[in-house]
Amino acid sequence: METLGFAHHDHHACIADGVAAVEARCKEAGLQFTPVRRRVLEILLKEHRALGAYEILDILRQEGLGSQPPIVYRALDFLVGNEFAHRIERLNAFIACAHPGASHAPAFLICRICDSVAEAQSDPASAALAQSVAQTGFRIERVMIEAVGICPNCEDSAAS
Amino acid sequence: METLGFAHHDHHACIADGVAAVEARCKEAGLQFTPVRRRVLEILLKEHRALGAYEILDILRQEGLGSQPPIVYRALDFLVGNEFAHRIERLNAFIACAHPGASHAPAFLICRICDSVAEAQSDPASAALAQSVAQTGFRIERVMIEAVGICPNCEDSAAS
DNA sequence: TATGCATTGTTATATTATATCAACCACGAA
DNA sequence: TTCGTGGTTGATATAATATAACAATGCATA
Repeated sequence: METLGFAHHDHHACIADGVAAVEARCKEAGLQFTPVRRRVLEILLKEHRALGAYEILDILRQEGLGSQPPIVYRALDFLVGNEFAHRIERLNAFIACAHPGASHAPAFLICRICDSVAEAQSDPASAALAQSVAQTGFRIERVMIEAVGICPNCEDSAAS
Repeated sequence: METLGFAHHDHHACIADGVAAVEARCKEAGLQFTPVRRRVLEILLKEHRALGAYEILDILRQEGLGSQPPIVYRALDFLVGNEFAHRIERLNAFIACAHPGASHAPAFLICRICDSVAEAQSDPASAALAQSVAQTGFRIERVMIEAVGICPNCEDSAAS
């Protein structure tokens, strides 16, 4: 499993594959992959960066796909609810899932320079938290892990 | 170190001690512990629950301590910036720090039934994340960990 | 065709947060 | 003491994020 979106890669394929994967999952699960939902996913896939709901809405507007907030929030609810996208709490923004279909509880790495966001494995960290909380009696259902820092690309730029 | 605020305890002392600790830290560091800042801290300490900025503002208003958003946001910036309080990203809300002065990177345990929030040790989890991210080249500066689940008290109530 | 259900369209409003500039106040230097 | 400086507060306005509520549409199918 690739954990980072920081590496250079074939980004066109990245979008096409992402849409195809979600389309397949929807067909499988009997979910409606409507034009608005597809377009919002495409918009998210185009960036390895979290987009605010209103940024997405602006694009939809230009394309005549809907002009009011509920349109985009409903599409995002669908995508996030089915794990085709994730909400980044820290940024009040959204990002396409890097591994649609794979059951996973990602941690997010947020670059504070270029705003890129990558998914990392959260399992070891979640397990460690579960361990340290175990005797308190709190029953953990979901863990949100978001790290802020500097991505390799920005690190390199700063060094040069 | 007590990791949870779920246990029964002398809550009056809890408030007094919290204020005293912060007062001492401010004196030490040459920070101004003004009436608004003190009052906001007291309001936060009165609950083991995250409060929204506007909930706090409503209380300040009733007391004539300020009536506009910037008042409360500035006080919160001060408290959070000096680690006397924490922002819970998941809730867009704030909570008094359970261990003012102690340098710490807490994880938060959020009960989805009663909305109580407790601080837990995040060090093991952060370390595990650092470990799993190490080879990617991302430099982590700060990790936010927030777990949603059910606190012991609500678990007991549900069981009975 | 009629019915039901998910989705989309539309209006309005709620909630959270910040920019900006003026007024005030504490404190140290002249 | 007076002045200047920096930090804090006061006040107005507005930005940014999100949801409630209900009507209209489209589509599957009984």
